[in-house]
Amino acid sequence: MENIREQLSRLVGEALNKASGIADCDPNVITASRPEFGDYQVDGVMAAAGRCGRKPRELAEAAIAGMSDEDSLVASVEVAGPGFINIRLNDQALMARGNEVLRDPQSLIPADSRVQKIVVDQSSPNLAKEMHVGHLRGTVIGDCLSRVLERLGHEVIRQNHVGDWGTQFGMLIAYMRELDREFNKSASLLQTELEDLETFYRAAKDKFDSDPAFADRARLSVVRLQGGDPEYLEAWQSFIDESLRHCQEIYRRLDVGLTLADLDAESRYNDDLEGIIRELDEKGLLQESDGARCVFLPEFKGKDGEPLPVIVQKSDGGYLYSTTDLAAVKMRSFDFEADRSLYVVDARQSLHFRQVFAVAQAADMASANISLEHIAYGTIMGSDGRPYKTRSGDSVKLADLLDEAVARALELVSEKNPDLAEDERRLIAENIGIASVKYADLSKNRMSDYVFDWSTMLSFEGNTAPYLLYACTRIKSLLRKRPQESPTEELTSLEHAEERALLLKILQLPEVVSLVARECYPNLLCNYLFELAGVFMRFYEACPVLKAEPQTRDSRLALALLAEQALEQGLDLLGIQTLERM
RNA sequence: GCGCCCGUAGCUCAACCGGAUAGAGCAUCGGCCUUCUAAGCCGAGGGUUGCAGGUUCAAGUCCUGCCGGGCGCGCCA
Repeated sequence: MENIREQLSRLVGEALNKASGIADCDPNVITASRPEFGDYQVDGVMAAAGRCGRKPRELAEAAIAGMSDEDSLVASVEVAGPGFINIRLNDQALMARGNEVLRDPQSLIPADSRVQKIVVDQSSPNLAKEMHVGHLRGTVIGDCLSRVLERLGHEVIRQNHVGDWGTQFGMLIAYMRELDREFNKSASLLQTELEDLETFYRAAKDKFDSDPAFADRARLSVVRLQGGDPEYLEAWQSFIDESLRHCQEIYRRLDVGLTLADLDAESRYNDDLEGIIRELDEKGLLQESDGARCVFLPEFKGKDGEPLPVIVQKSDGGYLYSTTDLAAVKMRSFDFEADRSLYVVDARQSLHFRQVFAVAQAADMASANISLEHIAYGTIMGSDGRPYKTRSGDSVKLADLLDEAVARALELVSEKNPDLAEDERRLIAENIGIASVKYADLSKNRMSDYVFDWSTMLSFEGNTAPYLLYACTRIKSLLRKRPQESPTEELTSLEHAEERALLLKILQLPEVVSLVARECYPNLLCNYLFELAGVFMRFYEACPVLKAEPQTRDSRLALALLAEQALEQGLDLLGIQTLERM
């Protein structure tokens, strides 16, 4: 089923095409900016009038006269201002849509008419270290976008492009050998050393920076590793396995859908890199500069207007991030045959991606119709305006961050609802704590930096996860008290403005979801859900449900059921699960 | 120096790819619980959208130039 906006766009668009004589008018239908303008407004008439040289209001009248409305969706239309068309929808049509959703909740968000194959590159931690705050956004935003696209019926290929290769692993292996000169340490002892990967990494790094002889051994280790020495490969694998266990534990806690099957590790491309260089050379794109092999493209200029290189092979023969990414573009284009490839990666890498995409296109490593999109996000800042760090200046481990969120949530739940059993409070706190962190992130415009602030995200007021979860528990509590004899609820009336406003808002969920799928801004969905929760709260305050006359009561229960569906399905797309009580 | 992003209420953020009178939340002040969870609802104050031009019926949104901030720019990822 088309959503309301799509249907109106089609109806008005066709009428506008006919009236203007222009085949491809954009009616530009949006939800009304003010209640007195009705439910939806048409903003595209003025532009169309400009194109065909007619007076906007006159064209608007002509379009209205020629509008067909097979489903009687529209109750009234009027021309307003310089040439807007204000549309008010028919209550019966709204209720019919609502009742359809009651019969089939999944129909609230229908599948896209055009199914695509979409790669979503997400999370992508460096396996040499533990996951830290820097990985939160790419993990959570990537998961949300994957859920949204999957829900619309697209074939989503999640790719976790973990860093599992390169110089730091030489360093780790060399340091492990310091602790256990010939790899003789028992497996369990090694295990304990690796459990705190972060500490291990820092110790190795310190030694690397302070001890030149060790640094040489580290570099040598990289050579042995890349040369395929079985002993070194085994040591490397032990790091990778341990690190992946850490990641999976974080993903499980975050309720993020990434699994080992989604791994797209850098090392996957080891055997392809030589071929990438050869291919660039055959295309005449390769140049040598100071011993490194580079691609120079005219659209990229560096200092003083000099050409800016994309280095694809170091002077020592080693390959780089760019080379691996080119190989990945190729695989996504021609093996996966993806329609879109989304890279949910820090905004600081935008130049890198512009270059990689441009080189891939110049070298025909990207198929002609794949859409390569860098879904960039900003940095999480501390209250000092610097990137979020611990007081001592270290990066904050994601595991610690989640622990603290849950601890703070437990404190608040215990304070607000001391009667609940401790077990239940703990479960609720786990849910709320994690949800708060995720929601605080998803609800911000992904492009901008934001300040990480416990008190606002867990304040349980305003545009936060707790507010939304609370709205859900109110609905669920209401539904639990439904009279036993109540038949299958159905919408039968919309007497109060609050009822109508709630139903309309619920039916707009699919419009927002398709917008998020296109633009990749999860905060649009958060804004919508916050508004939806607000509309529900107002309905809840204004319209008694259980005490109303049976017919009104059942109609309002139907509305509550729909609100529950919209909130639950919307939150699920954010990766947040609802609670029965809190 | 060049490039990308950003500048909106005291604070944190919106504004559906140019639309009508720029919206929320926090904070402040004032109302609403013998009635479905008050983690809530209602109301008030608070703005020259960094500055100056330009494009047009219409600009927070697009263009140009300044001011201020963040990030990036040849062998890390």
